Amino acid sequence: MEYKFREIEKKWQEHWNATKAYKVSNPSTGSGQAPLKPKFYVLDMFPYPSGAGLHVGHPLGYIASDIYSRFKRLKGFNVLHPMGYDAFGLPAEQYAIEHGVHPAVSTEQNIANFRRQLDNIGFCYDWDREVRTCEPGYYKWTQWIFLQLFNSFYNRVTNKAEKIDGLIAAFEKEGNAIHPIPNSQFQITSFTADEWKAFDEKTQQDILMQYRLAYCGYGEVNWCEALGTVLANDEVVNGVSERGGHPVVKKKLRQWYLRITEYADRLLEGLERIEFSESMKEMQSNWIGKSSGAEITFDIKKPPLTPPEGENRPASELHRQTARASTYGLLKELSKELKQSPTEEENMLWQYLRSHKTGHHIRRQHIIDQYIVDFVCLDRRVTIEVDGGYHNNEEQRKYDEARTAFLNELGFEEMRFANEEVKQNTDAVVEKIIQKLNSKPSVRQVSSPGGDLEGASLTVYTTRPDTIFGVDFMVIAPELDLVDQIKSAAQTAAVDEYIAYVKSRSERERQAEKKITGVFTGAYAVNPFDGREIPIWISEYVLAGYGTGAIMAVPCGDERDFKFAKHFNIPISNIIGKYFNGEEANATKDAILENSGFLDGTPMREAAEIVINKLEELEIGKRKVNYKMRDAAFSRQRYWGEPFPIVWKNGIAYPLSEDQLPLTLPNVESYSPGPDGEGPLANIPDWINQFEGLQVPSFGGDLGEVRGAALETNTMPGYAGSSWYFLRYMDPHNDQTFCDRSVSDYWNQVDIYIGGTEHAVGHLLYSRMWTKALYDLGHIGFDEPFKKLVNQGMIQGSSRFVYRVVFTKGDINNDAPLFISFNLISKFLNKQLTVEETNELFQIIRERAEDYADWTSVKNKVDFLITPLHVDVNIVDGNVLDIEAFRKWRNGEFANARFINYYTLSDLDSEKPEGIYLCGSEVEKMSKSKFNTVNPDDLVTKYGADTFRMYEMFLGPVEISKPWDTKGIEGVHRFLKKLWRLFYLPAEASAKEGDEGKAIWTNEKATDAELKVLHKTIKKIEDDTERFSFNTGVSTFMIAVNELSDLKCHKKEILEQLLILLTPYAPHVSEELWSKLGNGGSILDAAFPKFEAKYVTESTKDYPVAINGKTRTELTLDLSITQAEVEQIVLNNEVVLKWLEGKQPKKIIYVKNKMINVVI
RNA sequence: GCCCCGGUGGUGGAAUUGGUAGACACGCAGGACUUAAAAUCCUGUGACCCGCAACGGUCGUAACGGUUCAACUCCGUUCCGGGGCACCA
Repeated sequence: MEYKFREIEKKWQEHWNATKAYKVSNPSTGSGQAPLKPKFYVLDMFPYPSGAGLHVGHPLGYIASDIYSRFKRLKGFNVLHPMGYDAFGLPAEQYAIEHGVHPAVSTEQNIANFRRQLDNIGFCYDWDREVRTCEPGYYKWTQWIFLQLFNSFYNRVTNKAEKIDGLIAAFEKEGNAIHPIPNSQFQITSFTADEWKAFDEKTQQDILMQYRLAYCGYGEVNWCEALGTVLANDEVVNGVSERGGHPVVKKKLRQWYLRITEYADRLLEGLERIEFSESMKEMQSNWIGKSSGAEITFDIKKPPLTPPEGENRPASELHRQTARASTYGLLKELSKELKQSPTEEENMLWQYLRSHKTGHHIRRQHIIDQYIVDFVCLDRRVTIEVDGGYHNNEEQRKYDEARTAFLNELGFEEMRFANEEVKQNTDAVVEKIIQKLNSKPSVRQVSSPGGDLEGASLTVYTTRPDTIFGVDFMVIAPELDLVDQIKSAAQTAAVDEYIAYVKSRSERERQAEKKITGVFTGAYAVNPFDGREIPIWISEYVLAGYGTGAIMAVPCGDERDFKFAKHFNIPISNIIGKYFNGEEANATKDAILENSGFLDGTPMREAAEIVINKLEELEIGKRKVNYKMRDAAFSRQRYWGEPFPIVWKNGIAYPLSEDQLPLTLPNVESYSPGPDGEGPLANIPDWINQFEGLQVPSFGGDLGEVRGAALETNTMPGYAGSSWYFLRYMDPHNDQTFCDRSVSDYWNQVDIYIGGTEHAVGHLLYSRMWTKALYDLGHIGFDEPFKKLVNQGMIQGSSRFVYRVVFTKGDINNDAPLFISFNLISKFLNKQLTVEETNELFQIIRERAEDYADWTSVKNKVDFLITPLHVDVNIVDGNVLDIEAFRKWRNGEFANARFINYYTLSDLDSEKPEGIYLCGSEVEKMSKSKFNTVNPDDLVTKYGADTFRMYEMFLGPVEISKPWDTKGIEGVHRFLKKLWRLFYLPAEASAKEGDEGKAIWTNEKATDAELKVLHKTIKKIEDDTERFSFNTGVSTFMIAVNELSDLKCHKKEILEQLLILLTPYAPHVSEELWSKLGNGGSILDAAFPKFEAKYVTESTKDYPVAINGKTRTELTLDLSITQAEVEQIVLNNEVVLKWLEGKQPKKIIYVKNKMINVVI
């Protein structure tokens, strides 16, 4: 009897379908048997049903999970293994725009095709649990969960999501003292209970919106005016739309967001409790991007009031506000010197004034315009002079007077003390100073934003506060408002020009730019510790959205800062001594600090802590933990997605109530966008206004009528439905709740989740957040959705190329394109052709060119190009092109093609055996456009589902990416045929029996050798399957069948057990032979064979005997043998004696059950 | 640039804990069966050397170095490939 896989597979698929063999019961609704079994949840990543259909890469993970599910079922688990569709999405909408087919229709068709292809492969999904995110019965609960998020806030005190009612109650009781507003930029920062109660509804709701887990805000999107739509980042190329090449600009649109940032720490912490691959965990933690450091506020020094206009100004003008820029460099050095060598009195006074001791921040030897004052409190506009000896002559007095007048003009009040006074009455002097300081208003309080620069400050975030003394410049994001405020007159033009340049660039270009660009603002920040003045630059590499939008640059310790400094000739100071070589930055943390003021001699690792403490003490900075992750944008201006259950009135968002769900998508006639960047739903007034006069719950729970209520016209993004689908599978038909708590308590977490790395940060992070929120709110009992994640590798395509000659000057034989074989191309490129061969090649090519007559020299050879073209891999055998098929390909586009190859250097149509066309090849992504897709349907038709399943697994480890090569599939198919022959004689050998081959299995007792093969196989299959090593599993089956064939074993006792082992991998043939052997019931529920060590234990072992680690011979020894006995035997061994050459071995190493090594 | 993962015959890959490198399969070569082909079966197949052969030897897991009785496996340096982040402070 033949192995008729087509009949067998069809028969059993129908049978399993009819008997509902894959139906899985929940404990409450089940037959009563289910709850007795332990549960196991195996999940495949939610597929989007694309129109392109499956290629061989797609089922890889599905086959792996199918094998694992069936394996667990045989091992006695109640296995949940569902499948469904992430059916909302952009491609269907795009298809609708282009072809006018409703997304629901095309999606339905795609699903049908997808399902047919899946069924072909024989998966064990419980299709009664299928879900589709686009069905109202499903998205009702997506909307419901959205409302849970909308009606919740993140309580930072309890560190979990809680109902917003609790927050409102807290506001009424104590204002927002305990729950400060998460968004520090919001116009209201703190309020009392009374203030809260006094706010009108709009204000209250605006405040609450700042807390909700799902909230509405404004965000920048890629807006394409020509298309009237918002584009994804990858739809924008070089600042224009990918489709059509229309300009794309940044536009602020109202958007919904999920406050995932509140979960940043828990998302990080959770990674430690789940089994994801290291690279996956790392991608997630990189995305979250937690860093700790400090926020430091630098005062900004006033820029020159007038631009420098040359150096030769009359001396009389020297006392005016001039020449400052030109003397600045000099003064800076002087200021430094004065600081380092203070007079005795200055130093005495400084000890009382420093470090905020007066309650005010005092600087010494500070430059104001072109003057250096001894001490200054910039905030209170007071300067303090200690009269030095050289201040006493006439000329000096005039200078001092002018200076006092000038400082007064700038708003400074000058205090002067004689040296004696300071020396003898220090306390009184200090007291006077403090009184004066306290009596003056703070500049910061009186200065209006955007006005006077004095008091303006710059806050940076740094992860390396220990390098504070190495700051040589600042870089701030060009789009910060501060830039306008601080730019100097001289730099205004340059700054504005640069900002215009930055605005013209897309986010992508800006970030991808390798070139160093930037402009000096003309302003300086002041290092709070040493008063050093630090130039402030703007550059596109600093993004406004991260940290404070400003960095302090430490060129000796940061490569990027170093390059920037070099590029713009900014002097670099070295605070890490020998660690910095002047050639490149060194980001070490091991250095002992130098040139670092009070930190000199401190190891860097300790310095950060000291600096942070100091900053906090001086109230000019604070410890800060920062995250790279932003809140997740949760709305799309599209049609094909879940509508938001939100109505707007007077700018207030009112949630629909639960009994108004699902809010269904209306049918639309056009998928084009609505006005003002709104989605297509904005075009349907009937739908938008359906809740006119809606009764909505307002604050105390009273119902209030909302007139003029208009529905939200955005829809939810793709990840809305996929963030919680694993829960719906547990209880897919429940119309009371999204998933009954008792059911989710039973099925609990997904035990094994299989899918590609492309979802590393999107889907996997969002669903983890949703799970945590649902957990916080008490809807489920676990806070991580996926216990273990297995990444499947990509199956890449192996593309084939033909090389066409294309003439730049025209081809006289354009209908008969010329193709050059790959062997000829490569020899030509590698200069391996002889002169004659080269000439012959060009002769052939040139004959075809239109102006051949003009071609008199070889120089003209550049007038043609050799263009590689993708050719369908299915008409190439290995690298050999099927020329006949190629002529028919693409409706005969190449019907008259001519081919030349190296061996013939002429038309391939010659009869020579070398007359074949060789294609080039390359491994690329599998894609229809590259003609390198292989359709699983074709392979299943040719070899059967069992062969296909096993071959996909045999290719290599599931998690490794590898190119597809159909060639090896024969080997797996042969294996199944060989297995079949353990049960049946081949048809020709049993011709007498007619078509039905002769069954040859027997009921004889199995021999020890046969049992050994079986149990060895049981052990290995069990281990390999458990650890997802399916490729070695398949090998093990091959070895077992080879060995049983050699033993001529046809014993039922053995074969039956083997079939059970094989069931997860090749269910159809296993079930067929199982039933042929006369077994009742399905093999799907057979008991997994029990491994018994007694059949495989051996009393002897063939030991490798190595001399100095190199194996030289083998010895069969008893396992119970002792070291002394081994030495005895080894030393008498002929081979060993030969190697010893009469010497004594130094040592003989004997590792039981492993090996023997003789050391000479 | 930084971080992670990987590199083994002509090919996919195996070697699970440091213990016989190359299991299993493809491909290739030779043979059997056949009028022939397909199918099936058998033999060989990392490279090199010696040799009639048996037997044997040398090298070999990207490169170099180290630890060890013993290294694909551990450590260091370098090169190459893939992925992630990308002037992210």
